[in-house]
Amino acid sequence: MTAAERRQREFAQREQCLVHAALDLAAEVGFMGMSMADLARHAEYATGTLYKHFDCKEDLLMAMTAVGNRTRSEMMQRVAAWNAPSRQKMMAIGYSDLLFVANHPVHFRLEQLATAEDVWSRASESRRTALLETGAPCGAAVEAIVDEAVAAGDVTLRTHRREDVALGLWTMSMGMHTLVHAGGLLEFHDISAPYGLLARNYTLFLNALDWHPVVDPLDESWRIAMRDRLHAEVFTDYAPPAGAPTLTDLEPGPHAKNAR
Amino acid sequence: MTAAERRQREFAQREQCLVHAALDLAAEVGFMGMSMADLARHAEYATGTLYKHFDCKEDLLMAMTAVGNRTRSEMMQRVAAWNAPSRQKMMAIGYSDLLFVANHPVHFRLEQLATAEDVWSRASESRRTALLETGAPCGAAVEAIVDEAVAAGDVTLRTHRREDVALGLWTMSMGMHTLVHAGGLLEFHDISAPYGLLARNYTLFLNALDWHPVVDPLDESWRIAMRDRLHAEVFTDYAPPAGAPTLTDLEPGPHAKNAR
DNA sequence: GTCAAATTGTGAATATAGTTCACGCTGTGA
DNA sequence: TCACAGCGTGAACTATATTCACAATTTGAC
Repeated sequence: MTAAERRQREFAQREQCLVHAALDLAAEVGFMGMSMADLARHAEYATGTLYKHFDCKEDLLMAMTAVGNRTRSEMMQRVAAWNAPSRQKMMAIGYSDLLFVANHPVHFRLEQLATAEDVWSRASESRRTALLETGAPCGAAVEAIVDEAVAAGDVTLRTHRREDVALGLWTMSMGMHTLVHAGGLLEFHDISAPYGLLARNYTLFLNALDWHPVVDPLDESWRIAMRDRLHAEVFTDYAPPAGAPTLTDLEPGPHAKNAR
Repeated sequence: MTAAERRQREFAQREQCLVHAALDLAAEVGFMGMSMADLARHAEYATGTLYKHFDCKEDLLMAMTAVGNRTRSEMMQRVAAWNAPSRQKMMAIGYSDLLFVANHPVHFRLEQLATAEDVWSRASESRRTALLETGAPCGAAVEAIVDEAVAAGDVTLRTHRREDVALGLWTMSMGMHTLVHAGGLLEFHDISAPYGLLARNYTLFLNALDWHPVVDPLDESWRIAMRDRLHAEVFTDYAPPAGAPTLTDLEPGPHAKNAR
């Protein structure tokens, strides 16, 4: 049955090609602006072929979103493996998320669409759980850091669970991304440098948990030093976002360098 | 020109009918599952008539989302006008958001879709700004409370601005709603009682800002008392979410009583 | 090497749903 | 009473997701 196995492998490879072609297209015209026929032409396959892989367009979206999720998971796993004080690692998790979104501007749009119930419910169960699984390592990485901090005595959780701490930070990031990406909303509410604020809120939250060493949320030098060390030791393949001397100025957008 | 004015008024009324018919339909089959022809039939108008009001389906979505936003704004304005200590009012803002989402389960789905860039960008500029404007009173209400707290000496903002504080709480709520509504995601990550956690995170955040009176984030009695007082004095037309002796158990879903 | 069977890819055809538009009706003001 | 303007209509148009009967290709036995 070697032939069959090869076939299967080739099939999986083609799926990757299709998904990446779809990501290319979506980067230009958006997911909704992209038709299955367009994608087929772009990828040089017939429309019918697409449906050998994906039961519906929503399933394709799940697969596209999974690609970004895997990249982010990989970034967070690097942070978890980084040799640094637990609190710094926790901040680095937040930073890695920002770096990811800044370098993969298309991903967040897709993720937002994919997780909207109306879209989510149209995808097949298997694709949905596959997507969820690509995000699991992010949670695991964060929780590993929490455990480490507890073991080192840097923080005491009281009645919090590891998952709860991870979720607290996650909600702040997710919420900020959502608001930043809602076109014109922040300008409307006269907010600038949203991600600088997010970093500060991360700091406030960790301080509130009494996660040592507690730092002054207004002291940016600490964050700048951490960022530089991160890029030197962990994210050597990612350039610090252009024109961002401090986290305060980190804006969303196509800063891609090693993106994709 | 009295006739013309009456015409215009009737036109605006019909738009409200259409939007509410659309909300009814969307509650059953979702926005994506609802076709313009369906809606026309449901509202007893011709499909062409819909397009006298809305340039495209996305514009309709903006109008539908605006309805919920106005309700939420109204709720938050009530909280801002409530006679209570500033910190309690701030917590009440968070609670009103939960109460709103619990009582209007359809709204969040719509909002999520509407603010997804792919959808947002397809709506007309005027509808988009109209939608943004319906959300403005929420921000204003929160900022008024912050101002009040500063004036009363309950909190010192240091370099924070009013908007920044509002945004910090907003991101937590928005992020939590997003994660809660991403089907199966929290179960997957083994999280229960997400909104109880959100309440605790609100408390942590306000503590971190040193907003007086600082309270123990684990003390639920404080929150229960506040909730009961809120329902007695402010949200008399909303029942406390069924089966929720504490905020901890407040789950999303159709707890509607005076909803719509 | 050949061939029948099976598997896979194809793209025209289908179905559905958003959008448009030429027409007729209704209310308006003279 | 009438000509006109504006409005609502729903059939027609267009775009696009999805299907399917067929062609091409691969497979494995002889």
